[in-house]
Amino acid sequence: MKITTWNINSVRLRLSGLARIIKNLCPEIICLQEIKVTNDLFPSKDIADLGYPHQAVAGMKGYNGVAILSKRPLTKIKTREWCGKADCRHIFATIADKRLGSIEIHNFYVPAGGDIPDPKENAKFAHKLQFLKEVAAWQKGRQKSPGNMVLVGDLNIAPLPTDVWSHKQLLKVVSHTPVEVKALEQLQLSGPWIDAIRKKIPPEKPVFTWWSYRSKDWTINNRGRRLDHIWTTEALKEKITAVDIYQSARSWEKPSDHVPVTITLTP
DNA sequence: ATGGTCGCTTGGCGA
Repeated sequence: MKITTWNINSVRLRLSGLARIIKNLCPEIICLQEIKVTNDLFPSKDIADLGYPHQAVAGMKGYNGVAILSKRPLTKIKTREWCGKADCRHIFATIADKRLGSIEIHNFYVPAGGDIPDPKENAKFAHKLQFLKEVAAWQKGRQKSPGNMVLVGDLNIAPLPTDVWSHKQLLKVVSHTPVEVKALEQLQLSGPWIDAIRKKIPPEKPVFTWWSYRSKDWTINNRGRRLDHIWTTEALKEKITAVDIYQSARSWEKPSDHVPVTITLTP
């Protein structure tokens, strides 16, 4: 079973990219972030025609928004609000697989956090830290023995030194500051969750999933960050057989600034 | 040290 996560940065603008990903990877599940559209304007029909009739969507006008697309039925679809905001950053659902069993899939779009890495000066950064804290507390409290779960999304944090193009130069840049990395580690302990990407790609090796639009040619300096993640619970740990970072998607015409990230689970 | 570009929407915010 392949599960793909992609910050699509407007689902309506990038349907051809989505079709291309589907053609090349054919994942069972695709989790999208930043769909930037209300539920009623979500391109359900187009996506059903691409082979994903089962859709869980939490969208709003203009900003944020998450969706889970599936070839097979989704059950127990739920959305959750965090930090008292109805800003469409979390949706989850269950998919049944004969051999793997039921898997609960969480799709997150963590707040980016603004520019100043100080929660007292910057409300957006405070929101980001609070969001991570609330999700961790919730996850800790909800299940005594976590079963098959997968957590994916744009977590907007690059935790390892090799998750950014320059550890030293990004230590004070939001997405790689120690306080955020600690908050992400606390969230990871709440599953506890396994970093599926780093289970397959050694931590010594740089891995990026996002390259800023504010560069004429993203390939010249390769100044990327690994902001998009796939985690699993222990129960699925030994079933992670492959990961894929779809880096070439960054060079497509009208690209998202994020590229798709995929794991394969084998029973 | 600074500015650079997108998307949604039409002035300016968020990333």
